[in-house]
Amino acid sequence: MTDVPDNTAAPENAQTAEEALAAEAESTEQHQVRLAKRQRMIDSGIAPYPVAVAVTHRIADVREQYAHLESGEETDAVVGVAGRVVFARNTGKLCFASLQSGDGSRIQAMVSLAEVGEESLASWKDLVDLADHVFVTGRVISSRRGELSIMVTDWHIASKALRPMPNLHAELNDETRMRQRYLDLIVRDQARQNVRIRAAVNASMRETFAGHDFTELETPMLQRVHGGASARPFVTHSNAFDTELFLRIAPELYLKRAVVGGLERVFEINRNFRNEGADSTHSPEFAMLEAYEAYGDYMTIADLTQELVQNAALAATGGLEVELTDGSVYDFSGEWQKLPMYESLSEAAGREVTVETSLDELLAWAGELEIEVDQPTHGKLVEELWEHYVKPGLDKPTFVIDFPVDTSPLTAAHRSKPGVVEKWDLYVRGFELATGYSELIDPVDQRERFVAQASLASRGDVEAMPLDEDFLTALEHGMPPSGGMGMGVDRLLMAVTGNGIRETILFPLVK
RNA sequence: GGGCCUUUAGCUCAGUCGGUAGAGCAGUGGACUUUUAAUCCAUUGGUCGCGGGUUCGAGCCCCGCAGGGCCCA
Repeated sequence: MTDVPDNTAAPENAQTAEEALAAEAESTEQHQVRLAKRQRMIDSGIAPYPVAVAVTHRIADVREQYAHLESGEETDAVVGVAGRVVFARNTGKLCFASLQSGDGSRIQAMVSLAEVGEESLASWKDLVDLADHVFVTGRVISSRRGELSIMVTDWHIASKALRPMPNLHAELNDETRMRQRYLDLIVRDQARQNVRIRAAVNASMRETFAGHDFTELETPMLQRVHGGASARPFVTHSNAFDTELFLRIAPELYLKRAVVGGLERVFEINRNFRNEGADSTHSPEFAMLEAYEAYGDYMTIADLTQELVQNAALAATGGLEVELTDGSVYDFSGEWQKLPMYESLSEAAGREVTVETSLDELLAWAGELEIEVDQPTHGKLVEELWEHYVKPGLDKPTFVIDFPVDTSPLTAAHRSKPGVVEKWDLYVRGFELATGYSELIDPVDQRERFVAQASLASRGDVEAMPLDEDFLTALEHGMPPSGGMGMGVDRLLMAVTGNGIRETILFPLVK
């Protein structure tokens, strides 16, 4: 970093040098004690933070390789391992420490007077604290009680921790888990698991796409015109262009440009940003998957979506019948049902509803149920009634298909059913996980809908989409008929694990 | 946006009727060569989230603000 932006103020929580010194002066007794040990090491020529340590084995490897040792059995195999001290038990002339590696596996180090001599043993007792990283060399043995151990012949501190670890015998509270995730990762196996599951799900999705010849793209996050969804954007400023820029709310309009250019099967897994509320199911920045398939439609993209989610569940848990964190089991297997919106509403309500049902009738009906809708339209009322009658009963994975046209302005009209559009919402465990369309590719139609949105924006609707002239030009060059879908990756993780959104995001934004 | 709960030692939490701040772990000093959250003896550590108010006296009651959580919209 050599270019220092001239108009970038220091973040509010950044410390000045004076504040940093003041913070040090306010440090706790434990911090002071550890700082003093660090200094003592330096003064006597011992590096508290060596550049490298000569590790020969990972702790998990030693455990696996020597799992067969009987209690008290010793070997001549010499290994060098490093780990964080998570327990320490000193008995005068023999010290025990449990070393933990990043994956959570542990091994016991034994520092004995007979092996290391008086000076080294005294130094261990003096310098080694809980939370320090230490590197030990020694023979692999099993203790009298059968604990796999390293009988240490040589050791040194690999990294001196200046702050104490959280209490290992009590749960860290939720706030500390989020704000200091590194502590959560040190003390809680499930926190480590969550990271691995997320990585496995991401890898699984890329693999599934690769199996269908999709190409992964990375489209702009900084955009001059934000589009592709209805949401309030974050606004920023480019010094170089001296212009306002937006953090993207969706990658859709760029992925479609790519399809116009002949990249027929594309996907992107990346972050979107929406300047809206944050709660247990919404984060201002969230990972989104979008995919477009030329010459496909909403049904082919539904099949792909089912495969993506099923493979993700397999990658996360090893099966399609998934045990969630609350102990319940959810079944992702089989072919998922497709439930047409009007038909399912009619059946659940015991009363026929079609695209012909009048606004007055729907209004009266909603009124009886005390359902209130702002600026009611036929489509809004049908969706509200559907949510009242059908949604609560949705448990199995379900594609809800064929939505009213007036609430889905960016979707192609159904090829045979008048009044509905080729759109689905995927519901899993009762919440909306993904949405898919047969994409609107008529540039004239698209322009009219943008103009309608732009007039909403000019009347103060902060979520309305602005007109994207450059995108319309692209469409005028001809986009092939396509299916498209979008899925929240964080929601997918929630669906296959039962975790809350703040558990699926490693470092969630907190105030 | 509304309602309820919550914020006390490094961590996890108690704190009764309003009467001068407690525990476990961690830390400090000591004992201990097979421990497993080692044990035993001694011991340090507090802006009770922040700001007001009531009171002779507030961690506790009242008002406001901030952080966090849950439920509802």
